[in-house]
Amino acid sequence: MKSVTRSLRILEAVARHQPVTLGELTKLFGLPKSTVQRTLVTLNEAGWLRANRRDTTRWEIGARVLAVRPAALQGSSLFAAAREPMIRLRDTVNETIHLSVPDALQCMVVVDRVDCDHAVRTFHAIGDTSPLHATAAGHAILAHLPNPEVEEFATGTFEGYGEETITDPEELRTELQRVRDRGYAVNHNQYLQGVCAIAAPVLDGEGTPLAAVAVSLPGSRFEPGRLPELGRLVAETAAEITARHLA
Amino acid sequence: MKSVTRSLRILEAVARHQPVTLGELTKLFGLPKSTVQRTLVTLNEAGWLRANRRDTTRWEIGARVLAVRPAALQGSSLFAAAREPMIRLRDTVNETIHLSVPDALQCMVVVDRVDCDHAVRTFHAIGDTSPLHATAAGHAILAHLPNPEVEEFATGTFEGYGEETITDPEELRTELQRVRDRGYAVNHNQYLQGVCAIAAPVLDGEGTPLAAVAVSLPGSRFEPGRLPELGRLVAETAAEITARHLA
DNA sequence: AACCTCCATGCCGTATTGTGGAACGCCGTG
DNA sequence: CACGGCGTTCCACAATACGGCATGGAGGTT
Repeated sequence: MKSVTRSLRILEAVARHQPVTLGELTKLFGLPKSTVQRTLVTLNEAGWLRANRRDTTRWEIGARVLAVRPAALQGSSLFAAAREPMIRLRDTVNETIHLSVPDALQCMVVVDRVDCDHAVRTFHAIGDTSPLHATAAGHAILAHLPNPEVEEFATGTFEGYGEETITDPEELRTELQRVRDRGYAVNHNQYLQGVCAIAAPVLDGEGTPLAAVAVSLPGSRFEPGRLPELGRLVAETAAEITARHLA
Repeated sequence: MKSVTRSLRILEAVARHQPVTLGELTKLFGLPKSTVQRTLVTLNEAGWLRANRRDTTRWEIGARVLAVRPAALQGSSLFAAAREPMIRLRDTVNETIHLSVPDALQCMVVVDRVDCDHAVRTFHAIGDTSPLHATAAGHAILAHLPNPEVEEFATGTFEGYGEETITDPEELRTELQRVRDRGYAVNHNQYLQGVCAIAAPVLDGEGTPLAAVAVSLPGSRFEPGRLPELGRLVAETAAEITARHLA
């Protein structure tokens, strides 16, 4: 359904560029004005878009989209359960904390973020995605998945992003075992150069992983000696979120 | 654009009923199976929907929508600015705190929530909507809007939800003046019976209201004597969020 | 086991629906 | 005052989505 696909792409474009004008969108997509215009009006009528209050020729996202929450958030209860432990972790380590969920084992999606106050920090926006095989959050999820699912995942090919990226299925399996042993996953330059992350999984009542909490910091600030302590703190935070979520 | 409108309604239905089957959706809308099916497949390809991992005949919301979510929160900076003051307010009063934004002066949408730990609490999920004229959050917004906009709003008719609901425009105007004088809005049984709320607005640099912070508690726990103190705390929290948001 | 029901999926002729070029009207500018 | 940029509206065309029907499994019942 062409018009539907296009509408959603326009919706996403509005989200990224808001508040945005019709003209800017037509340039962005190279579509006729009338087509984009009709789409915007339709999205507006549905409540997903609205005109900016100051400049009514500019469009922005309506609050309606908040009612549509991914199942991965367990209807926002996961979100709510994670918030305070994440803030506490940030206060303890003063580094940026992320909460990510797997999207159909395709990629990890950043769901929530608590910033540190260093001048130099890592930045991942809410909604950003990253590959499962090359991030700490992804490893934390994979390590706690039932074996058949991991095997199915390991049949795919793994894109490399640098020297550190694990592209060999066998190597990934041993790394996942290490993650299980330690209780947390570590990523240093596997995906984004200069970024280091330590992650642990949030589980549901049956032990399947729902999400991962991660501390993310610039490699320049990472001291290997702090790793065991950071890992322990992240794992504790994840465990606390798991517990709160079940309650 | 019929198909777009329908797709969005289906998307919302999936969000409300997820994980949901094709059959359930067709019954819900009274549409032919193939129509709904095609829509689901399209939404899935766009990444907004996905099949449930356990039961692949059930559909749920995909994580893609999160990319659009922050935009609904004024570029998420408001959201980030509000979070910690809200938690502090909750810690002080031990009641549930809500952050709501107006949706095109149609309704208030709950954007964020921090729970208290009482066994009896009010409950409004993130994404829930409520009428502007019958809630404390709505009054907090309306009270700080430029007069012409309020007048335009006051031309509509106000649905009543109980004896306390303000349905008369003139009465609303005097109530809004009272809100301005006090610095906070109060709602007792205007919308939902047995629920009491105290709210204050978060403003942008030019004084237009962006959102409202509210303390929400069961009427049974509300002591009129505490009102001035609660009102002061809510107003202070809102002011702090305003300040953080500008910084 | 054989039957039956429910459900998701694929197909295809039809006409409904969305398409996009063009013309219009409104501002702000040179 | 004329021009250029922009959002909005119109309309004939045909591409597109519609929905009835048929197919193929998966589960449950007798």
